[in-house]
Amino acid sequence: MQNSLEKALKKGFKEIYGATIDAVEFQATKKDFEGDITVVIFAFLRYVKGNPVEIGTKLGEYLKANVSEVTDFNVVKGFLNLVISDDFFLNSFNEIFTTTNYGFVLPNPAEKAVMVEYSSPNTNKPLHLGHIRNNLLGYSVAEIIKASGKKVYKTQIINDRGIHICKSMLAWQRFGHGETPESTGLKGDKLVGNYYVAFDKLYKEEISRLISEGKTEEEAKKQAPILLEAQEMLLKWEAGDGEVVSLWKTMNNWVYAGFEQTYKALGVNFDKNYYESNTYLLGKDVVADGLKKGVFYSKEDGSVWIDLTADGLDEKIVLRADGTAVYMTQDIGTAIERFNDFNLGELIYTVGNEQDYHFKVLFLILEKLGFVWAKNLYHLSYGMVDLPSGKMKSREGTVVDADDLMQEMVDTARNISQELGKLEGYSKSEKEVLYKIIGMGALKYYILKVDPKKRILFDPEEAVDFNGNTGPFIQYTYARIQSILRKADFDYSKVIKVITLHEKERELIKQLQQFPEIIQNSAKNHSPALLANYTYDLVKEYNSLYQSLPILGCENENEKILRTQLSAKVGEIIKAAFNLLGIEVPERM
RNA sequence: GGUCGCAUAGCUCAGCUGGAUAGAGCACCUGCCUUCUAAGCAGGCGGUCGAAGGUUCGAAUCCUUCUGCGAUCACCA
Repeated sequence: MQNSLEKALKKGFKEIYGATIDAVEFQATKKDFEGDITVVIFAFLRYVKGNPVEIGTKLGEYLKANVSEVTDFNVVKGFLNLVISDDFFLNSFNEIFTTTNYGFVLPNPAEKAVMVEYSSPNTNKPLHLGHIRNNLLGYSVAEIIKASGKKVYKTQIINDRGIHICKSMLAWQRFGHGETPESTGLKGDKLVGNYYVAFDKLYKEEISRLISEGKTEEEAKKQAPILLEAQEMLLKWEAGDGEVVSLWKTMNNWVYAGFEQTYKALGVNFDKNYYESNTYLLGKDVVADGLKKGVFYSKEDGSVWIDLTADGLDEKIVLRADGTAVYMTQDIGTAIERFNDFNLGELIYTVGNEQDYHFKVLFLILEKLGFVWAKNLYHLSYGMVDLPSGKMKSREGTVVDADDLMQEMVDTARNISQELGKLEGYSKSEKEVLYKIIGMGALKYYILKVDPKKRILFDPEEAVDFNGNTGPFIQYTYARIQSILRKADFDYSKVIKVITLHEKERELIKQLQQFPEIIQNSAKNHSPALLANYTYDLVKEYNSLYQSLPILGCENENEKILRTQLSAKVGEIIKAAFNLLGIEVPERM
């Protein structure tokens, strides 16, 4: 529609004013004004001087006379509002109704793929609330980009080695008495996490003992026997000590089994895992190479640095004096490895905004090293999840465990559903499946509807609220639509002709048409929030229509079919959109 | 102190590339269940878009300065 209007406008403008315009600015007409699409006349003042109202009126008359779909127009200030015929809406709706791809674009095999990294846990403790945001965001962005027409690889780098793992291992050796997930009935990640906590407790005790023996705090922190032992264990691991490596494997496998459960509950998945134990040596040769090229320089002690002061950043170490890799070294190496492993055009890192600086430096280093793809790296940075009581940091002991939180959401869904008592005829297990869909829908939607870069104040009370702009509200609308479709005992698949559309039906059709564009924008902005809020707006609009007009009880056969079709389509779009957000949708609730 | 991010209704958030009278939900008030699911709908109340300048026909949106909050500036990851 816009295209044909633009053409006509250009032609008309030339005929009336003799000037050539290169772009026309359109926008959806605001609800308080009559019309469907608006042309911004102000933009034309560049080409022709004059009164915007006058210009708008002339162009409006021209369009009404020359474009059959334009049935009327009005001009307010510098805005030309055009009324589009019902026929056009009906035709375009018939078109939407019969397409089944919802605006999803299939990937072009010739185009390069996008890799999305997210989750990337440490294997010494369970996942927490912060990981939930990370996982939901990463997964959803990956799905949205996929729907926008690109091949996507989802990945995570598992931080499976290092001093923190050794701490858990050591504590297990010391206090574990051979406990396993099987013997304790604990999830593997929980069990290992408990030993990490046990280590920390002992470590703190030793520190205060040393301080009471006259050491300074700094000395005590470095000399605590348990810490020295952990460091020794790390050296043994690096040397490939059989016993240590075997324990390391065993305990990591417990953790993986635990993570697997959490990921499954969250509904996320990965196409490929990278393990730090395989990648922590990467990047060193690249540093050596960069040293030769003069990108890096070395200090007297042998450590290697990059000077980024010219770019407004600091100096940054890329290799320790003892020749071992730091975080940055590894990230340089893994980025290169990934571009070698896959035919990538873009790499997205889903990592919290406390690492903004790190990624800025990383991307800059890769660019200086001459990798052309460095400009296609993107840090999907998101804000911290705060609790009303304060910051969420594991050290402060205020962590919200991911599994516990999910369970709480499901429990709440169960309580509310039972109160409402709408699920007669459902078996116990069917109900449990439903509670999970609703509880997880509430959690996911609550987190994804917020702009990623903003902090989230996670108020458990509000997250479990199922009214208003929430996942369950949207799921509920979907369920109601399914109920209507079940009861529709007529063929509603036929094409409708000539009918007067209700104002709200036009609105709804316009909104449905936007879906493909929303997917593209969400993908472009790396933001599921756009999609989430769009879905909510759609549902609001639909509910409003649904309330004021009968659907199945409609007298006019054509109207009845149209309204049923509209309902069906809204349902399909909800399902498609929620699918991209990783949220399931119930047939009944 | 340097750098980055955020600031919109009492609270939680939308507001896509600058556009018309800034929108939802929660909370508070008023109505609506014998009719397709009331986890709903309609309406009311509530805003100098952190502050001040600037650019523009037009600024919540762009630029500058300031204020407040957060993050970061490790031979940790």
